Parts: sequence; C-alpha cells; structure tokens
Amino acid sequence: MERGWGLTLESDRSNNATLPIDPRQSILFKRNLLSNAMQIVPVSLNRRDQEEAGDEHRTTVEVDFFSDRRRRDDRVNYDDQSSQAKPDLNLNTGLHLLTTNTGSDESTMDDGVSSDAEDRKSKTELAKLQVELEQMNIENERLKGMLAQVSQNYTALQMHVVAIMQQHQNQIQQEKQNQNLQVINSQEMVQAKPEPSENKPHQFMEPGPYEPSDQTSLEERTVDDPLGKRDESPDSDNQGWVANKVPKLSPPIDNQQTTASTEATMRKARVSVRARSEAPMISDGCQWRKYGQKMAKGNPCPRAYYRCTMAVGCPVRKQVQRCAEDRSILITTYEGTHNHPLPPAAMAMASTTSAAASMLLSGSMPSSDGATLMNPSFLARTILPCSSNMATISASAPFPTVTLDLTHSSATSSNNPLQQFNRGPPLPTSHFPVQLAHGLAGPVSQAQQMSQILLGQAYNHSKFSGLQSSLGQPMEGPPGTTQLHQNTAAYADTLTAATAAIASDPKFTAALAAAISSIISGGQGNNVNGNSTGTTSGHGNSSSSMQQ
DNA sequence: CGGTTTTGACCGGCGC
DNA sequence: GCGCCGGTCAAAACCG
Repeated sequence: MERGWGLTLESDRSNNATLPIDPRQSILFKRNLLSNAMQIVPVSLNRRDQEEAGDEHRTTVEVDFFSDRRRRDDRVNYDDQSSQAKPDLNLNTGLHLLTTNTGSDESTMDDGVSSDAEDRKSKTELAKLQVELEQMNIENERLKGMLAQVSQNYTALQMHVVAIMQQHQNQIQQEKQNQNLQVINSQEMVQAKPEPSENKPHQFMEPGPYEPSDQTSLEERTVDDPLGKRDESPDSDNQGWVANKVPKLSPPIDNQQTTASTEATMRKARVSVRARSEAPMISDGCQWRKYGQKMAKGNPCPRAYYRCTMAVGCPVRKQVQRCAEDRSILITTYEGTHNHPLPPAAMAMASTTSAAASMLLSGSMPSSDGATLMNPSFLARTILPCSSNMATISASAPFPTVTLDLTHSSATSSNNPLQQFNRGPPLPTSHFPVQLAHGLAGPVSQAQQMSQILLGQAYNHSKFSGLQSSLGQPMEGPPGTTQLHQNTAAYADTLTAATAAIASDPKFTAALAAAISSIISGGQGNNVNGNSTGTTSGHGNSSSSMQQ
C-alpha cells in the first residue's frame, strides 16, 4: 500500500486533476498564495483514504481561494496519475511535485519495511504540517485584523486629504478669480481714461457685492457639501436628503460659474453597473431608500429610484432597472458623490464608480458646451489598453455616463452569470470602474489615478476581470458608444477566480471588494487598498474591507 | 411608532 | 402651446 500526496485546488478552473504534492511544500504553497493577494481561507488538511476507489491511498491538501463559498462540487482532485498530465499547473503554482507512489505494481517501494517507515514518516510530517497550518491560520486571522484596521485608517485619512485638497483647489480658484477681476478692472480703467471720472476706478476696484460672501459659501459647500444644496434650500435639511435639482440652479456668475458648472457636471455624471442578478437590487454596502418608481419608455421593467440614506444630505442616488433585452441583467446607475465616510462594504463600489465618474468628467470638463466628452476611444484606450468589453463611453447620452459591464467574462464556465459578456449596453455610456467616494480630487488627477490603477491591473494580470476594460472596439451600441473587448487568453485564467467569486457571492459588493482588493494587492504589492492614488484610492481603499 | 415602500400627482426639460 | 418623458414629491400604506 503506497501513498501519494495530492493537492486539491478549489477554483472554478480546476476541473479535473489531482496534483501530487509533498506536504512539506504546502506551507510554501500557501505563502505563494498569500503573496498573490488571493483571499486565503484557512487551509484544511485532509487525508483521504480512498480504498473504496481502489488500493491507492491519497492525502489531499485543500486550499480554498474564496472562503465565503466553498464549492465542494467544483473541487477537483488531482490524481496521482494525472500529475504528469498537468505539468503547467505545477509550474503555475510553483509547487514541487513528488514522484508519488500510485499504488501500482510498478511502485518502487516493494519493501514492506520501507513502506512502514515511510508511512510513519508521513504521519509525523502530517502532524507537523497540521501544527504549522494552525499557526498559519492564526497568522491569517491576525493579518486580516490588521488589514481591516489599515483600511479603516486609510479611509479616515483619505477623507481628510480630500477635504484639504478641495480647500486648496478653492483657494486656487479664488486667486484666479481675483486675478481676472484685476485684469478686468485694469481694462476698464484704460477704457475709462477718455472719460476721466474719479469714482469709476474706485467702483471697479470694489469687489462685487456677491464676491466675498459667495466665495465663502463656495468653500463651505465644497468641503461639506459638494453640491452646495444645503445653503440653497434650507428647508431641505428636514428631509434628510437634498433635492436633486441641479438643472434648476440659477446661472452662475463670475467666480461661481466655474465651480457651479463643475458641480453640476459632477452631479450629472453617472456610473452604470451592469450585472447579472436575480435579486431586485445589488448589495453595494450603502443604505438606500426608495423614493420613486416609474415605467421608463422602451422597457417593460419599471425603474426604481433610490437615494442614499447613510448620511443626512447625501446627494447620491441610484436607479435600478432590469435590461429590456435580458432581464437577468440588472442595471444600476449611480449618480453623485457621497458626502460621508463609507463603510468597508461600500468602499469598493463607491471607489469604482467614483473613479470612473471622475475619469469621465476629466474629459468633459474642458469642453465649453459641458456635454461634450473627450474622445471616448482615446479615453478608453488611455485607461484600458488591454481591455475587454467591459467599458463603454458615451458622449451622446443625456448625462455623461460610464458603464461598468460585469455581465461579460472570458470565463469558460457557463454557470457563472458574470462570466458571460453581454452585447454591450443599450444606452450610450462608457464603461470602466468608477468611484463614488466623496471628496474627489481634481478630475484630471482622478483620471490619472484611474489609469494607473487600471493599467497596473492589466499589466499585472489582475485576477479580477471585471475591472478590465478596453476601448476602441467597434461599437455595437448607439453612436458615441465605445465598447471594450477582452481578448487576451492570459486574462481568462486570472479572471475566472474573481468573477466566480462575484457571481457566487450573494453579496455582490463584498465580492467586488475582494476582487478589487486582490487586484490592487497583486499589482501594487503592499498597497492593500490597491488605490495608490490618493483620491481614487481613497475610496478604493475600502475595496475589500471598506467598500463592498 | 418610526422607518420604508408604494403610487399617483406634480414639475421641468425638450421636441414638435 | 402642447404633449411626452424623466425625475421627484409626498401622502398613504406597509412593516418590523
């Protein structure tokens, strides 16, 4: 009776194989997994005697990539016999495979004494290994706690940084305004020269009656309330939220103009997330209150309107509607930025949506008409050079919209709803991850951050395909829409695990967070949040722990 | 009883 | 000016 060692990997991709492994190498294997930033579940060490299946004994080490949902049905045992048929697996995991004894007559261990000694040796090693695994589990728990703490601290710090950055931007804007006023005044003085008047210059030098107070209010609202709604409608405070009536804003004047238009644009920028879900609404970690439902034209499914109730006055709203073409697809459109700290569960989604929104706005800001976007293809290519068709950018939509399409995947498993790419959004939109986190830095910096994150993810073979997007593909959607297609097979492997996690996890956002976290960790080493950049990261920090 | 959902009414933008 | 449509309001109903 010879014994072989088998490593059983639990993942969607492992379909049939038993990977023989030296138990002494399991620790190494686990550490490798940790270094890959995969969510490691306590490792269980099982010894399986499969006498019923034959005369061969086998011990397996099971590693769960996603602890929340262990797919026993997906687990595959790598037979000793198949070990040589899966050399690539061996390479990928960096495992050292022993030449196992398969129990066949060809076994080299035909000596009974040697076999017993080997057996005892194996038992001893097994016991040692179990102890080590216990220690590793404890260490894992400790690291988890540390990670949560770091994420928390990061969020708080980010909020602070964002507030400071906004103040700084406001100061710069104010300075610019003052400079403009001085130029205008000097010009007026020159024009007034032919008609000397002692009062005129003095009058021009006088600041406008609105200036000081307005500037103050601007600063206040950008810090505490980006939309400045609180000041505009005092009675709205009693409602616990602020009415979304940006279009009603009176035409801004002078120094208000830039800020007001920016705010309005920010307010209008939308991030749409398409995901397959049977649930009426995806769980994104935030608290929402439904305030309306309407039948939208062209879609038999009603559209529900929600607003964030996690904080008084939070302007964030979202619309939830099923896709008319495929009702298994749930389209969630986010609008606005949170004005409050987000819980870990909500950070991932908020970060993603916020970053995308900022990216989108970075392209639209310079345009004079306010509705024109940067060339979608350019933007997309810039952001996601190797992408998949996860993102679409639209310039023709009523509002600048970024669509994150999580219904597509290169995964081979047809059971995973998120692994099936859909045909593209019905509405003109742009797809890529965005962040809704509040207090964003300048749009440009956001875009840069987004690019960095996404590029980093792409080039690091991130494990989460959902964030990969590419632009420049032939458009299938309406004019102004750019579709992203993921082509590389290399991504398929890494994507599968993450998409599977998302698909199988009842808490979609939690899974998303985990995926983002994995990406970030993998691509940026120690950065848990994955958002190296201040702003996006800020929100993103949560990825796994902060936002869902 | 407080918070949430439902649902018809209302409002504003837009096109004709 | 009118109608359509998207979005919001707010009272009533519902729920834990």
